[in-house]
Amino acid sequence: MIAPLLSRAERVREQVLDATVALVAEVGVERTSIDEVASRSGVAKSTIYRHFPSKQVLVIEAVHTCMSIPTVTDSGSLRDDLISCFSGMTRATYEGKLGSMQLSLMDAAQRDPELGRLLRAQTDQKRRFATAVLERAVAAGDLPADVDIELLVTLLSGPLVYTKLVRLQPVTNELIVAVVDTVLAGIGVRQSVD
Amino acid sequence: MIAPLLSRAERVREQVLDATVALVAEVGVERTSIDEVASRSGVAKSTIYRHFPSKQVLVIEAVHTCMSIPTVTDSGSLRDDLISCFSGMTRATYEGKLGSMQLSLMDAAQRDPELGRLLRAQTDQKRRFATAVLERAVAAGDLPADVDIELLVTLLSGPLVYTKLVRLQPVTNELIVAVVDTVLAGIGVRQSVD
DNA sequence: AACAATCGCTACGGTACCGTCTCGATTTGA
DNA sequence: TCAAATCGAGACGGTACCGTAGCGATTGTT
Repeated sequence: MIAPLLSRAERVREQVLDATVALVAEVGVERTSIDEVASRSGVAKSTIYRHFPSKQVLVIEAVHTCMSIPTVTDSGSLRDDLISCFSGMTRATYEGKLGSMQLSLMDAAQRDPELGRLLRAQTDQKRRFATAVLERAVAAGDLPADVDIELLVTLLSGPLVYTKLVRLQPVTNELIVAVVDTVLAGIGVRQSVD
Repeated sequence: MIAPLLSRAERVREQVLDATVALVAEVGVERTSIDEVASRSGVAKSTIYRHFPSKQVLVIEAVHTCMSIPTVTDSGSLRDDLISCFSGMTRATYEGKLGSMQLSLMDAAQRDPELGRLLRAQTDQKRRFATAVLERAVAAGDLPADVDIELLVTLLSGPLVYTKLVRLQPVTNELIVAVVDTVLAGIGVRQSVD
């Protein structure tokens, strides 16, 4: 064999983590078993335990591999930046496997402090992205200085989370636009009408 | 013994359901076991199975006992009615044991169609309450006839759900007021300013 | 007081899972 | 090429859970 792109150890790790992600997305954290991960990944259970000390750690590392960092745009238009911001965060959070894992992770996080910290960090980071966009608008004079940014982020994020997790419906771009426009109008931001 | 308010069978049922609710609220649906329910309720496991055919049914009936129906006020003020409506629904949904069960139930509902139907009915009912308030406002001319009521309900419910389930923070009355006021302002409803 | 229904207690078979271990086979790197 | 590291396969003890069954004790009814 010549020049493998990944060492065997790396290949094994990846296979195990992939299978774990798929399984958690399918049956949730609680019903995910190491035996099933072994069976699906084609990696022996003993080998899994050579790479990960416990199921808890395995799940957390698997979740880690799904998390991506959205980018923040600066178009000069608050409306466009907010739409872009929440569109990106929705894709990163609620599409793909991570989206299917979300509810189970949130539930498990109630009883697993480590997982709780991970999700809280995820949430806080997303809020910081939106906060940054809004603070930039305040600095630019597009928003009044006394606006409650914390509240604004909740007003913008909430309807999207609710649509995905409670109503189990897709978060469309139309919804994001409607939410952004209504909330901006609610705090008195004049908008260019087509 | 004289004139028991409840027959023994009713007393047993109640004890079992109460213990189930408490246990689900503490450890979630998945980790709730019949043995533990028996131990906590003081009812023998065999007796539990005489009343409920399976754990799934027991959990669903236990959840049922927690669900209360909020009332709808008609004060003539759209703002006040919305605040009252969402305040009541928040109390009914996110306070007490049902609040602690919520995330675990939502997760379990992904893989238990029966539980899924129950939660969906719960969600739909709450949306209908808010929809009724909004439709009344349209009829009274307080809202434009072409307003998207579905979207409005999502805009109002979302931030509250998000605050409770994602941020794990209490849904205060101040938050509800701020959400209602901002959303109403967003669709161009003039408000009396104090 | 007597009888039927219901209960508590306990044990059971069956299953599933965790995390460990052994051992023979395979791979890697020097 | 050859030794060391890593792997797959599978068995293991231990635990927890489900749902059932047997049986003596309690209850409520008549």
